[in-house]
Amino acid sequence: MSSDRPGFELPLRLFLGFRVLIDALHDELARQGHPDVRPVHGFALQAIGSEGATAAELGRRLGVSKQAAGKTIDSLERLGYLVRDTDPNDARRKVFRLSERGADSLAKSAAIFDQLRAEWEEALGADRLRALEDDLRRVTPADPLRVDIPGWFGHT
Amino acid sequence: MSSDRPGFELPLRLFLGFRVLIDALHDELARQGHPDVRPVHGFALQAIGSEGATAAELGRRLGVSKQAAGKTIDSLERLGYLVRDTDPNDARRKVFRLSERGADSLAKSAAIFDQLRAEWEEALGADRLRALEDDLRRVTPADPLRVDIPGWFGHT
DNA sequence: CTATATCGACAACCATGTTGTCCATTATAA
DNA sequence: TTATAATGGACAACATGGTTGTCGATATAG
Repeated sequence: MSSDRPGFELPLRLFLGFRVLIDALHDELARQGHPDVRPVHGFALQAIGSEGATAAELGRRLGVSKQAAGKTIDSLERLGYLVRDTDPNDARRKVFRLSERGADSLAKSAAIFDQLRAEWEEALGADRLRALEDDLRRVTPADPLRVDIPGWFGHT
Repeated sequence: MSSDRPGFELPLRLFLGFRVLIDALHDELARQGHPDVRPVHGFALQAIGSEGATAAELGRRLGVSKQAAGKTIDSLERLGYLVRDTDPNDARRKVFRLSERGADSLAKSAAIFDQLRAEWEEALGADRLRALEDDLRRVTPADPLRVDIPGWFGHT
């Protein structure tokens, strides 16, 4: 009893759904004063969070090399979303924390995502959307942040 | 009457779902004799299809520049998934068609995607999965192939 | 016949990954 | 306490996949 639906549409729709939300987020974010932040940056800022992180830590949280995380941190610092700090207990560590601007972008992102979800709720109905989220939870890994974002395309 | 669910989880789950399927596809594809094909390649092969395409055409189908499409075609040709042909009616055009190996990878991909969908059907139930697909169709653009895949991350 | 559009080829550049090496610093074990 | 190991950060070299811009060859429209 196999389905008549081709399997290739499922990944496409999942990706398009992601794309639609992320594009809408960044359009709105740009309108609200953050035109420079890119999806990679958003994930990094989220992963750094209020506690701050070193490049090596961020790399582990994101599932990329510490060098790659370091480059992301560099550009985020250049854009004014992070400020660097030192750890008095460990002279090796260079901790990066969200600047005010960084925290603002994160807060705005959260509000925009909530708004976008509300639009989907409008379109699909609250029950269906909840079911969709529940179903996706069942077929995806638990840890939501360690998404290995930047490496998923290309490469070995 | 807003939902208690945070909006940021939705894009994450959509992406993770995509990731899970694509990773599983390429694991299995590697096992079945295609260890070198990458997600980008899969989309390109799909877009080239049985009719073949030039670099400029592929670029339009995929929503990237003809130069970017040309690079993808180069690597696919190097890997033996495409063969080049000429157009007797237009000396400028260099048409690329699927090699036997290319067609084989596409056929295997389709079978694997069907299998993966069957596994989700097992996990979620046929009704729920159909509902999930229907709902995603309602919130995503119609044209499923022009996915602008490679450009969605980074860049302006 | 001439003007315009398109194709493919290059080059230069950017962003984001990767590995590998190296030194300074910290932690650990003998 | 001291030798060894692990960690953090910097830097270099490289791969991939995107971009724009230019340019000559070929087609097509007027």
